[in-house]
Amino acid sequence: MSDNIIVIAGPTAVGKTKVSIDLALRINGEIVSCDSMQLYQYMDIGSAKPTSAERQMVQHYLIDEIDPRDPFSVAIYQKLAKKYIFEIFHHHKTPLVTGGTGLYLNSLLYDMDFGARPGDEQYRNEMFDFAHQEGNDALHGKLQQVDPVSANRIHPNNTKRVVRALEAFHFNGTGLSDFSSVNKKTLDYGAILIGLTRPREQLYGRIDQRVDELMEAGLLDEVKHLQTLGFTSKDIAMKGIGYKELLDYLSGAYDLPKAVEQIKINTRHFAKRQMTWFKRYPEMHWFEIEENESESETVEKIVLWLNEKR
RNA sequence: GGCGACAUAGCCAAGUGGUAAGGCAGAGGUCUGCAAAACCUUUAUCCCCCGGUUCAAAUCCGGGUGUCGCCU
Repeated sequence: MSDNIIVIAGPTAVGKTKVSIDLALRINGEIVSCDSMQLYQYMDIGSAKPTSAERQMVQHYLIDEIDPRDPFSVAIYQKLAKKYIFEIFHHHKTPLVTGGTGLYLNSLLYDMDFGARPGDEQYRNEMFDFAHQEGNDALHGKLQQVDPVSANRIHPNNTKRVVRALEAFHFNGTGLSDFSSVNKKTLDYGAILIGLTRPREQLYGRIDQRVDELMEAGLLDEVKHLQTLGFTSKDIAMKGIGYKELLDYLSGAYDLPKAVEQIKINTRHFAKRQMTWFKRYPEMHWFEIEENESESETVEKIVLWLNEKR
């Protein structure tokens, strides 16, 4: 399986970290994280990064590498992750892509081209202002003029996407529609897709428990520390789940128990969205983890399945 | 024990005679440059119970039950 990457996907708190480390040890793999928050520095507790002990057991890439103040995007993720994947191949090991960020995963699985210029802040702000003043429909109308295919795909209220589509046309002259339908798999490597899941009730229970653990581990102090470093609600680091709610608590929007409850709710929402994303991959092979199943049992099943597949 | 207010979905809640707003939670979904983001769809055969008035009642009347408040 030397020219295949192995993907371990699944919702937050399902147990990806432990399973992927176990699996990496079993099959001589190294881990490339596919998580849009764990790759940022400083956000150690809230993003539930693997511990330093865990990272010593297996080489991890794209964890704790990016300063949250620097601009980042899927395009950069794709470039860096592919670089690491090829490095791992050169070491004659197997890249294990682990994480829950669907868009980032797509950038590794499909032939997505981010080569064209991304546009600039000023143009975006102009468009957002326009939407704010003239209304979402007016902005959507602009897109309808230049790129009707994208316009039909994007809901008028989704200003963020409408602006992106307009921007793509404005700076590249071609609409997003020119490459939007591309669903071709990348030719850079093959991919084996493994999805981890649990019964909904149990997953939600684990989420609640994990949020409590993160609080005990000092998430509030981490947020305060980020504040002293100068991060505000505008920075990506403060938009992560667990960060934004505690920031609201610190500004007096609600009390601490309420903030914790809100973190749990938002994490559940997130897990749900992740599931709907991952359910779409037809080649995904799902492993439903049972309540008292240990990581090594899960990994055993996965290894068995991988061997059958070969 | 007396007086008063209230009783609508899992929760908050509008509606005060013409056929049950909205929000949250829940469920389902979209996805090509900040994605833990942004966005979309969906959820009460029925308004605490019984009886009455009316063509028509969540809305008016009587009784009951419950909750809260005040008084003794």
